Amino acid sequence: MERYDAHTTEAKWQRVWEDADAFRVVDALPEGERSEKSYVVEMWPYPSGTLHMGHCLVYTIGDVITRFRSRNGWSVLHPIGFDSFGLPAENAAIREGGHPRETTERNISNITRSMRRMGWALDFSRMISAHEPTYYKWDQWLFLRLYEADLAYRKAAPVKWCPVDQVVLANEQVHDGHCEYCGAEVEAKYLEQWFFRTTAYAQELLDDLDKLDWFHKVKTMQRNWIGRSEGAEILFHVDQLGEDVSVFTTRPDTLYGATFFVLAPEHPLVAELTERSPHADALRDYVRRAAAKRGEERAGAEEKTGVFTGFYATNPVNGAQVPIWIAEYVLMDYGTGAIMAVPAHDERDEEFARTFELPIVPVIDEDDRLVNSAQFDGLPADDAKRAIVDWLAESGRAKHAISYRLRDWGFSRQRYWGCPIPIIYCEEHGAVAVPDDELPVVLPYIEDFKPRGIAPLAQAEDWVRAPCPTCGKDGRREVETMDTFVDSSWYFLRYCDPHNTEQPWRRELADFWNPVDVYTGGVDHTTMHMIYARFFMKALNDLGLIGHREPFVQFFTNGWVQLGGTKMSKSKGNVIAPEEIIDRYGADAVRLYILFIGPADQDMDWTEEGIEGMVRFMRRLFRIVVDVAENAPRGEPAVNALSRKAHETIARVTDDIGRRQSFNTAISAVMELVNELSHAGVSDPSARFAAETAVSMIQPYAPHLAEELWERLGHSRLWMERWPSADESQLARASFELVVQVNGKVRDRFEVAIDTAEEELVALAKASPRVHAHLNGATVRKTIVVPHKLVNFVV
RNA sequence: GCCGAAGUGGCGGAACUGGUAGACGCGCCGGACUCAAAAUCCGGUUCCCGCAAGGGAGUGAGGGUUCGAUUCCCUCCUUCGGCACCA
Repeated sequence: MERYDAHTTEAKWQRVWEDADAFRVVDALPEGERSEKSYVVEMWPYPSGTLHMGHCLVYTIGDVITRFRSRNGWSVLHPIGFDSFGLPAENAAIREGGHPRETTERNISNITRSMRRMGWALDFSRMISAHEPTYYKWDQWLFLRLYEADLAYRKAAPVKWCPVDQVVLANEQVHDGHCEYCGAEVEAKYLEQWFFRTTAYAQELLDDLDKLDWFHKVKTMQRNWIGRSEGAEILFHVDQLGEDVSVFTTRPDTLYGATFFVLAPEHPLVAELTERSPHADALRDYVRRAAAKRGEERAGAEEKTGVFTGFYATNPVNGAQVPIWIAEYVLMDYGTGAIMAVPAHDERDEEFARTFELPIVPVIDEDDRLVNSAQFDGLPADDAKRAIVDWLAESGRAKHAISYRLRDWGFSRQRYWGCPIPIIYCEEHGAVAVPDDELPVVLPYIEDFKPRGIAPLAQAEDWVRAPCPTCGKDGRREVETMDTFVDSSWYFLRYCDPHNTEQPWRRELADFWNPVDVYTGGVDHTTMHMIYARFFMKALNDLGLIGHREPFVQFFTNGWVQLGGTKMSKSKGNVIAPEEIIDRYGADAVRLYILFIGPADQDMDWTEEGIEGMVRFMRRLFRIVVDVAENAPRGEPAVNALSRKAHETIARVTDDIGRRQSFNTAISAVMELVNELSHAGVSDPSARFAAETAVSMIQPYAPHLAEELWERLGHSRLWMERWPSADESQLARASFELVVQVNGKVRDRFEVAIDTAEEELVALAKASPRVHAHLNGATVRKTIVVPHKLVNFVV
């Protein structure tokens, strides 16, 4: 008996597909011939190391969708590329030893070879990589458009600075506030850095989530990340300075309970206060130490700390003079960097008040009504929020305001392996954009690229020196590179026109394919990449560069592949290398099993026994189909149990892949059909139909095996074969199993003709001896009949 | 602390709209083939009582709605994920 040989079969069909250029997508079809488009994208991988199981899962999900949609008449674009710039690739180079360019390109070619072995229907003719000048030229071009539109800007932002080594330190290089290299106390230094104005779209990013077909949990994560809070901005006057200071609060109803006032150590007013304060030395010391701490250190502090400034602010509702403190528990980058402290109704303020023995005045009672609040006493807190702000607004002391947790995206990196920011600094003209016709600004080849604290590009003196585009005098290039998330914010647009040397993309192509219909990737990219890409799409739409405002209609988040209950990782040593599994069992087995373990959006545990079970299924399918091909009669299949099962399978698999995206149950459905076919034997033409159906339905998962069997059944090119549809008339059953319950408990079940009238069903049910025993002569109070399902007697 | 998701056999999971809980697979048990093994095939497999027929219990716990609840509602427990000194 011939046994299925995965290796020769897979190689054979991969060659056939390649020769036929099967997965190249033509997008220049004339108007009338255009079929409905579908754009299927999986997150492009970092080219670090080799292909891993996580990749197998993501790209197989996308591949099943691609092959299914393609056979259903869609024109499907399913491209691939590499996120080859940035920290992951650079760290891989440091780990693997070598220059990032070499390690990156070696990894890309290895991973690409593995991808071809997996049989994924990817259009390799469109392959792009972020580190190629032909790609990052357009990063630079897009940056310049955003810069012109004031959506990219420079501002001073705090970095960790070692005063001894005179370098910027990464967060990880700071230990307990001290420099990793020399041990000196780290300071905060304000350096000019690049930002994208993501906050300009905060509200739209929030609102448009409603339009997207994303998992609930993913939308929730983005909502929390954007973190919209409704409240008010209120002005407190500082008489001694003659200045107003604004605070943001969500609880204006508690204004009468504000007994002190706190500024973040980074607040712009702090410098002036310090200068004029009687406690100047203490203030300076406190601010310096707070600045050196990492955010987590400040957040993790066990006790509240702070220093009194000696100044007072006027509470606008009652004229009370409240002391102004500086404390690190107030953050500069949320709200206004200053708060009114209401210790009676805020835990943090209360803790602070108790530490420094400041007064605590309750202004809301147990019934949620105001007390100690002058004319607002008795008002419900919710009403008071509005009333107090409206009242203060009359004198210009308050306004309703909304605050977001979302911050502008700081995208400059002091690393080597990234896209150069096309800016030249001129003494006279400041930051000047490199003209479009001088793009790309090519990343110079540097031997010593490892992070040192100063940007590695600064060493490339020849490269750094460049004439100012405005005046031609000596200038210096920006030496920081772009965050790799810039590359991934628009790559799905580049796929649509990947070889264009004149533009990042042609509008009609990008508008035709976009938005991405199904985007697959890890949840871990929800709050960064997925926000940035959405921001880019909105900004590019406002700039007239693209016709859409949302990049991803559907976002399918895949689970983690685990081994023994924990996520596979090299450091834990619990990694299964896909290449080895392919060597042993073939790619189809991996593809089938990874989707059969469980729902693809949930974490799954890989087992050796599991994949062996899948291999058994494939061998069984092969054997029975070969038997059918050789022995089953041809002709019109009888309408029998087997042919009906085949039609049911078509209906289920179509629904499972097409609508529910329940990839594991679709495989189960095919297994059921194969089981039934095995039992039914090959004597009837319906066996041929059942076999063809099983092969056709398993094709999106196991394309090599399916193609081979399709050929043996006397056909060709299954990948182009129209996806079948179930024949409704063949799905109709002549009878059904009637379930009879007494008081909701199943007491009997038997076959009944489909058209049996309700009264007759009841009569048949009552006649059953088993039911009779349970009715036990009692009076039937109620009889429920569910057509084609059951009869329930209530006694 | 806030927000979200999930708890079903020995294991992964299925049950889509309130209607037969446990599909499909793994594992295990028994059998066939074989000198034997592997491979393959056949049968069984939620738990408890029973030789069996059959009966009882059962979807994290407790309550509710309903003729009927894994599914809807309330309370609680556990696990996982996100955010977190966000005013």
